[in-house]
Amino acid sequence: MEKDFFQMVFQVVRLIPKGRVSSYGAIAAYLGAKSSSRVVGYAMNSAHSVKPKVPAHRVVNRNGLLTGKHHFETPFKMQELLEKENIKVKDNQVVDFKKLYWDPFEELKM
DNA sequence: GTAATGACCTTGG
DNA sequence: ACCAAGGCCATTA
Repeated sequence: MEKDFFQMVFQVVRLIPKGRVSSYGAIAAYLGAKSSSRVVGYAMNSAHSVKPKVPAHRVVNRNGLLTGKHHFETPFKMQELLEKENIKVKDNQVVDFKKLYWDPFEELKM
């Protein structure tokens, strides 16, 4: 049961460049449902069920904290993946998050 | 169909 | 500045 909302979220997340991270609120806001930030995270929950693996590890919360690492196959996988992307992770937190922050409005604009 | 939960964010005290 | 509670939207039970 694929929902357009999910697909849209996956689309945006897949558009995230390598070595960059984004936040749920940003994606939700880009989709026009800033209040549905929770639904965005929910979509990530189904991300592992999607055909193209969605880089959910590039999606973190507003604080740059890897809140959803627990939902990964392995909590360390997410951190490892982030480090693989040249992203420094410190204590489940993205270093220079604001610098690595990828804003859909900036890149995707409208 | 109703109730409860959730990888969050915003606002109030 | 810090701590606490509410709200929103969709999914699942």
